[in-house]
Amino acid sequence: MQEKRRKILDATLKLISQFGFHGTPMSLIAEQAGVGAGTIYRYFENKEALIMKLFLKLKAEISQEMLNGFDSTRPPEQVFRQVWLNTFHYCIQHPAEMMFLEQYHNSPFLTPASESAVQDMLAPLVKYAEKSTASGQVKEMPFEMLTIFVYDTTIALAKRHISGFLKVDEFALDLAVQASWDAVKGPAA
Amino acid sequence: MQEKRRKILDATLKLISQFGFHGTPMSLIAEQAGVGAGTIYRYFENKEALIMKLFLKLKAEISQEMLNGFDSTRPPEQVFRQVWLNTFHYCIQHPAEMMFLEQYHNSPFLTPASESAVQDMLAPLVKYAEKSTASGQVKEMPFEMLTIFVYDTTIALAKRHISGFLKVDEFALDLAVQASWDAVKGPAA
Amino acid sequence: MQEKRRKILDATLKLISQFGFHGTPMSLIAEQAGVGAGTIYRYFENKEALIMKLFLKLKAEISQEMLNGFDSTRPPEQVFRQVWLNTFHYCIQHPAEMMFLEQYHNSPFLTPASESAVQDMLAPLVKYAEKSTASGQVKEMPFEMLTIFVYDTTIALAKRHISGFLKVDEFALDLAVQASWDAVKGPAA
Amino acid sequence: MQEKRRKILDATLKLISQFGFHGTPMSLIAEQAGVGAGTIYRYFENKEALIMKLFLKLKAEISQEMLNGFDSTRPPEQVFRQVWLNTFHYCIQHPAEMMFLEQYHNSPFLTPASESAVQDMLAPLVKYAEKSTASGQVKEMPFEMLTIFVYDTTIALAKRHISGFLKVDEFALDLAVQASWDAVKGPAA
DNA sequence: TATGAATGAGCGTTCATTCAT
DNA sequence: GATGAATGAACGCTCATTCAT
Repeated sequence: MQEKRRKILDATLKLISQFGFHGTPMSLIAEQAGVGAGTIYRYFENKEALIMKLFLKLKAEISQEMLNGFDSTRPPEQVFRQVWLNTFHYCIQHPAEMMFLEQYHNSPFLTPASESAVQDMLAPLVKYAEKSTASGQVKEMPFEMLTIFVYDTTIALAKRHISGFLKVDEFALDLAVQASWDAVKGPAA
Repeated sequence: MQEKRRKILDATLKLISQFGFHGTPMSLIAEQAGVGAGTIYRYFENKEALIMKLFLKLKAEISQEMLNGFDSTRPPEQVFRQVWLNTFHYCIQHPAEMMFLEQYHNSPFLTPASESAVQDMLAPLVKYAEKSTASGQVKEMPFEMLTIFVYDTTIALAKRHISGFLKVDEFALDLAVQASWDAVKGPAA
Repeated sequence: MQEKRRKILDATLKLISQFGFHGTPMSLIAEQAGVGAGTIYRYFENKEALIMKLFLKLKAEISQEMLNGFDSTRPPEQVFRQVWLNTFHYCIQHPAEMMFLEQYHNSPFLTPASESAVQDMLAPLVKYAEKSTASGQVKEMPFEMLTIFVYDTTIALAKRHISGFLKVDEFALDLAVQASWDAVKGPAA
Repeated sequence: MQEKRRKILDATLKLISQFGFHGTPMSLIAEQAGVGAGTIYRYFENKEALIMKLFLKLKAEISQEMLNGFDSTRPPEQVFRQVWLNTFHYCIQHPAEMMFLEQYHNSPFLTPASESAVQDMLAPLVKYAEKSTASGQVKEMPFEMLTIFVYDTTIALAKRHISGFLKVDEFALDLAVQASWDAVKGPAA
């Protein structure tokens, strides 16, 4: 029954986002998931594998969300804003997911394998970016650099919002998107 | 003798940046530092305090480096570029320090206390930013948002460079700085 | 399975009565009990709790033993002798238990909580003592003082016997009981 | 300078009576005594030796006090009462000393050596007891048994007084001495 | 003689993982 | 499949003792 698997992943997310990888014993995950401690090992090889699987799941989820409503026929600025806002809204509506992802990204758990496994989820975006770059509407820069302004800045803003360091209202949000777009927009835009 | 204290901090940085907080036992730190296990506790209350002290030290160091050559009489774009490049060069020349800082920033170790302890190190920059904002040379945005484009984007680029995902040569670097500046530059610039 | 719990308590008693609280590491208790080191913590919160639980168990045991054959219809002298001898025989037949109890009684482990938890086990004796006091067959003294002559003197004798300082044969025993009774017997006895 | 030696013993007594043998690190003793940690080892071989030396010192002290005003020409009852009261008053005026002695007596530190080293301090009393026994004024019992009623009962009373379990006023004190005397007094008394 | 920084063996405790049921 | 009691390696930390100064 994959119902149990889901409950385990949910419990892991909830606990790790709050207490960190090492503040979250397997026994606590089991308890929170409502399963026996041994049961976890029927679904995941070990703790590290469980965490990596959760990472991949969430990475896929956020990538999916980023692409929500993506339409390659619309102009770059609109696409950019949409992706940007998709990402931002996902983050502030899923703070636990974001915290987990960030924690994982900056931990020694991260392997090239887990990193690259998600790359091609954003394939449509890569293709679209190349086209926009070619047309001069987006600065000519590698996709990996582009993601800084459509992913990292967004995450950075969401973090400041969630931690309370920066109150992000409609106005501030607009400002941030505009700034990010100004960063990447090309001479022809 | 503060020589030992320094060796302990050095060992902690080296090991934690490589193996993470919890992959680095105190005994290993002691060994790497060339001191007895108990000696660490003469200089630091416990593991958590050791890590926080290291964080504060590195945070002060990177803040210092960011402000290197800072001259408030020069125009905003030049100041921006300098700070940006200062930060970037610190990161790629001190990857261990950067990894540690990022790991700490995204961990449950982070407390409001350790966060705020560093805030005023960048005080000159805050003041300068306000002036630049007022003159219209920088977009009117809170300092906390500004830092996204002069700190987070820089770190993001450095990470991609270090992990090998993005080869950052002179040209790419220029591109990234320009993009970041485009993000924050105001109507009067 | 409470079998393991019992084995742990047995091992603790044996080792602590011999080596003292701090001469008895948890690892040794585990080994002696034939369980894993971590297993102890499934049954007892920590070392201190383990020791307190053992204390309470033994205190209940000795109190039970003291009251063995207690019959409030018999005359005070007979009751006194019986209780006294019950106590003495328990001590010399359970030297480990006695050593442990005495060690605990004179240690900083002792808390008012653990002290008072046993008070009412001797309730029948308290009541009987009051009656005997009222009838003049026992000196009019607080129960707490009475216990000196029916508990402390007994323990003192048992200790001297066990340590070999005083050979306590039938004759010596009679002498000691008689002396103790002489201490508390009232004008009407 | 034996001044330091005395300070170390004083500190040891104060701390151990309060926190117990194992709640009292050597470093704390050094601090309380106002000497360096290493200095203790110039006066005492190690912690165990320090504690034993303190025990012997206090044992001598209390023995001295017990014999205070001892006059072998006076009748047994008076001598008994005096020794009893000497002991009691020493205890309630020196609770730290008493607590330490009791803790030591019931610990695995106690060796036959440390026990017997004090025996002959009470030699005059032994002799006097033999005489009193022979004359029938004291029950014919070994000196070791006699001490139960002139030492252990006293300590037991003092403990109850200090811990607050039994309020010992003049009247109660008289009662206790009388009871103890009744225990040992012989047919000719 | 006195010091106190340094040591490292040894402690109490945790928790990822196993396996008999 | 599912369980959770049991495990023991490994951890953070303490403190009696040493020794260079």
